[in-house]
Amino acid sequence: MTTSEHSGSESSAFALLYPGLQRWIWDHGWSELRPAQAEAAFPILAGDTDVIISAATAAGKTEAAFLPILSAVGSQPSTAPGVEVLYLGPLKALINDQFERLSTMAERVELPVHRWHGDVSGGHKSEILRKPSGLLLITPESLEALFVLRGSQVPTIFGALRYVVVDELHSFIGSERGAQLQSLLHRLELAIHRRVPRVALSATLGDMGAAADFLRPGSGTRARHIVADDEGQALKLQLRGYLKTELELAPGQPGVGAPGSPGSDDGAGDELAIAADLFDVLRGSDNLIFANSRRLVEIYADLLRRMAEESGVPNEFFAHHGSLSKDLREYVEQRLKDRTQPVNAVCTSTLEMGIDIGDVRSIAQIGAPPTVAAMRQRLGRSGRRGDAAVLRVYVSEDEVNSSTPPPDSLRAELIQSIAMVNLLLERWYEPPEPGDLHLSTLVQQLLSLIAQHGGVMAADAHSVLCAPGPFSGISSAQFATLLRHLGTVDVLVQSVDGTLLLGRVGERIVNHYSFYAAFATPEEWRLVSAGQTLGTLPIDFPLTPGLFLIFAGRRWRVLTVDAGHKVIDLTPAPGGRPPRFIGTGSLVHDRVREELLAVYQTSSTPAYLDSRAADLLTEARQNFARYRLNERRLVQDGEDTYMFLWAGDRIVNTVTALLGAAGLTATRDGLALSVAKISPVELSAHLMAMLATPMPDAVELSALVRNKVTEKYDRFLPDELLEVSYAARSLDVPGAWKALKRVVESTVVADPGER
DNA sequence: GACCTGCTGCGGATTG
Repeated sequence: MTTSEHSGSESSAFALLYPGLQRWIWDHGWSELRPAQAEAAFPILAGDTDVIISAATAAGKTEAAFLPILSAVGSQPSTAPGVEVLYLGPLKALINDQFERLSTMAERVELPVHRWHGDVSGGHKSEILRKPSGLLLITPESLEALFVLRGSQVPTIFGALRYVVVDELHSFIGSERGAQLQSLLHRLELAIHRRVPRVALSATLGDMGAAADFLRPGSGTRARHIVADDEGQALKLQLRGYLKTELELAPGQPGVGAPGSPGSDDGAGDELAIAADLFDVLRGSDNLIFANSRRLVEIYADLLRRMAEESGVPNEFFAHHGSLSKDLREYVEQRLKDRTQPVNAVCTSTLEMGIDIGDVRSIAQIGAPPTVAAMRQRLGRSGRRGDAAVLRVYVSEDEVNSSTPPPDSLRAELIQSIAMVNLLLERWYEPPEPGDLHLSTLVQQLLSLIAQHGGVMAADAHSVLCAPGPFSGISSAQFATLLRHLGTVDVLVQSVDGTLLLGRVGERIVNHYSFYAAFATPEEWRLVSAGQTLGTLPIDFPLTPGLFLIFAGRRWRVLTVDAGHKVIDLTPAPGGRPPRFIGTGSLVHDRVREELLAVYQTSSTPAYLDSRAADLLTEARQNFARYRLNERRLVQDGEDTYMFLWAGDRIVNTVTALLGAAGLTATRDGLALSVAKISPVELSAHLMAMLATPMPDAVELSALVRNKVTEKYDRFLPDELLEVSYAARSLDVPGAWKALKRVVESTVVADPGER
């Protein structure tokens, strides 16, 4: 990305830096600036443009931003009081880490550094408010609280603002929290009547144009984009296959069958075998082991700890996930920073991002990773400068025999892992899903705006938040509908002169500290059968009565859905094998499913598979051929029919809703949708008739979905807007239509006798 | 059947 104007830029950029920071660089033993640091220096010092600095690994992004920012601030000290540089970070732990790193840099330009988040004491906060200055590191939620509680002071606190820095930009894009961040940055510029250059630090993203447009909606094309190069980093990769029933510990390994040992009563054979390999390979160095759920994290951390005990060696394996106490998590983070004692953290996505825990030697991934982007992010945590990044993927699959149904015989998790590695090597990552209107966050920002100013005119609210602002997808008619509805549910009231004020319900919401976060903490649904509570579960696939659901290892049919009380009434469904789920907590993208199909259709075996994984792949391709999935997408299963869409989860969910609207019941089963009580020929005819009618409107389809309230303030949306919002966020009708066309175009053959 | 993130102000008890 270096252009001719910057040739020889390392030395000329260095010369532009503040002398105290040049000494800081020498003190750190750096001989020169890295290319991205040099390249970033010019536009940041000029201060007339937004800048995005991205890299897959650490790569000195923080320094690339702050060496020029602090130079600019240091060489032209502010005459007015107030914060000069505002840094926004997604995690408290990241802010604490950056606070230490940036303090040593900022003292060279005599700039005070402050941090502000939920764990910072009230005393420190009042001190900052008394004399706002220098560099302030804050979370979006704490900035929100400043707007709500000290709205009138915001122009003074930030009156001297010269730069805004957003760290880990990729973690905000596409989410409610991201919409909140955009709105806060916009409201900040309105409050001080100035545009302030934004500098964003980000991981590698699938769509850089979208990232720039996220950073400043509407003007993204003007942002300068700098890629910190990490092409030099090699990747060492292995994918290991396991069978779920096997017990294959080497003789003499701890934990084989002895009473009270890990092998005796708990831990399936494949889990023991995987744990044994992790124990052998990782003990003695720092590594991160990603499992896809808290349950699996606990299982593996426990197995590994017991293996250490049985071998009479100190335990180096610790669990790390969001349900553990702050103390336990910080202990593991501390051990990771301490290079004198090796430690292995078994974790969910908690250690995927941000916190500079120091380099780890390798990454283990148990099961298919949730997304290609997450896999890349995890990989970026390993490999010291110049060393290869090491990734070991462990995948278990069931044994298959002649009576195994198609969805279980295709080795979906293994093939998905291979597909994701292929895409990683192609440098493809999931782009943000378009279309979300973020109406929940619009409600939050509207209430916050009213609190900030003590009341606001409807037209002003619209022009601040919608017209050129972050919620530009909302028409003025929709905004008016929203305001009227918020009035009827006591969230807002309108005074005689037309000013919008908080209503009784609005006051209660805004005055509680939980208001400041834009994202919802997943709500659990209560599952009830015959008046008895079976348990609770967070559910985010579309629910309609008649749908099948798996819970506690049994198959149930949904009778009624009570969205208000989050209760689902179930009745036991006829037996048979419960469908399988290979989901990993986030929606699988279309591109991944297309690549998955391509893996079945090619014949080469990737070199990074171990022999068991290679065998499993061969077997999966044989089964794919046996069911003739190359030419057809409908396969008979007794009275039911499997439908293979080879499309992403958004499309699969939309097809489920479309079939539901047509009176059919479709249940996810591995890579297939199982459509109840219909033959392939009948289903094909059904689909053909459906496809001959006009494509249904996504909003009308969303009216049939019973659990549309998914984001925090969705419950205050009128049905009309809730349907629009759900349709934009969760449905892809054109995509589903195309996928169904491919289904009917594929050969339909009745196969009596074949399952 | 599934990951993570964040949060104010005050009162009162305890300790040095």
